[in-house]
Amino acid sequence: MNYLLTKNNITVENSFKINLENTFNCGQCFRWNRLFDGSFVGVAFGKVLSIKTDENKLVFKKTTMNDFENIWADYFDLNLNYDLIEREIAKIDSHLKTVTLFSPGIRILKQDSWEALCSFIISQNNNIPRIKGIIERLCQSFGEKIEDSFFSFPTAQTIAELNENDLAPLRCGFRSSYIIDAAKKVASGEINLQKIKTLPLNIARSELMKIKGVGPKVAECTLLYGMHRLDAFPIDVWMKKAMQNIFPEKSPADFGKYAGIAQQYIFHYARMTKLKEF
DNA sequence: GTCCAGGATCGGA
DNA sequence: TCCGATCATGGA
Repeated sequence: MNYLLTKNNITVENSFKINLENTFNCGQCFRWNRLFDGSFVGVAFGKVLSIKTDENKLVFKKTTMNDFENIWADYFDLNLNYDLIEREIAKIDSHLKTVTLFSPGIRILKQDSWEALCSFIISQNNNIPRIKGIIERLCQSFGEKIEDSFFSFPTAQTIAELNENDLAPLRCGFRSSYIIDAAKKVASGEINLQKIKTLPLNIARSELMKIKGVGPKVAECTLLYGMHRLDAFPIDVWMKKAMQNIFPEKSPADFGKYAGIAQQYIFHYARMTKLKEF
């Protein structure tokens, strides 16, 4: 992967054809927002980034070469050939081809595992705009100020010191006790996220489900988005409908080692179209 | 007013 | 093991 430093921007050939709009708005992350000029601004790993696509180039703004090499190249998974994977997925089934063509260029962001765990605990029985609001209030209340109105995601150690009343301003309802339990288990090391990353999928899943408020769906999202386990396959209400309507003969195992990526295309298609064609 | 949102927990069959 | 009620909040 070749990159170039020009006028405080870092430019990369978009050879694997990432689509930022589809990547940020497919329900995997909650801290990226689109600006009027078409760029996106967000926070990850305690750093602010502005990013846009310019013809067939990716332009990283508001960052440094050091952060690009140590954080963003990995976060956007720039060394994995998603273009090839997308075409492989499309070959499996004609309906998979349909959903990849509907919103191409999605990639699975390599998010921080604690942030993904906490975010998807908040996501349960909730909608995406409200999830984003709760997470933003969580960061403003307990994260560290980076610059202007940007705050880091609070650490598990910070949240572990709090009680449910402290989380009342978030208005996250019954999920507050789940967040506290997750923070305490992670901060104490009772749940070791770094170790779970390397465990076999079924064992990793059951480890995560030792946390109160973490069931099969949240565990699967943590594995896929926070641990980059690309064979993890979260099934929510939309995925359940999509599997019944579009793929009645198929199971997640039929989608191969990149089933999680296939899942992301299916989910986004289902949510955008509301499955009116099926 | 009712229904729903990237669900999980609990108690009772 | 399975099923339904319930959980807190806000928008449609």
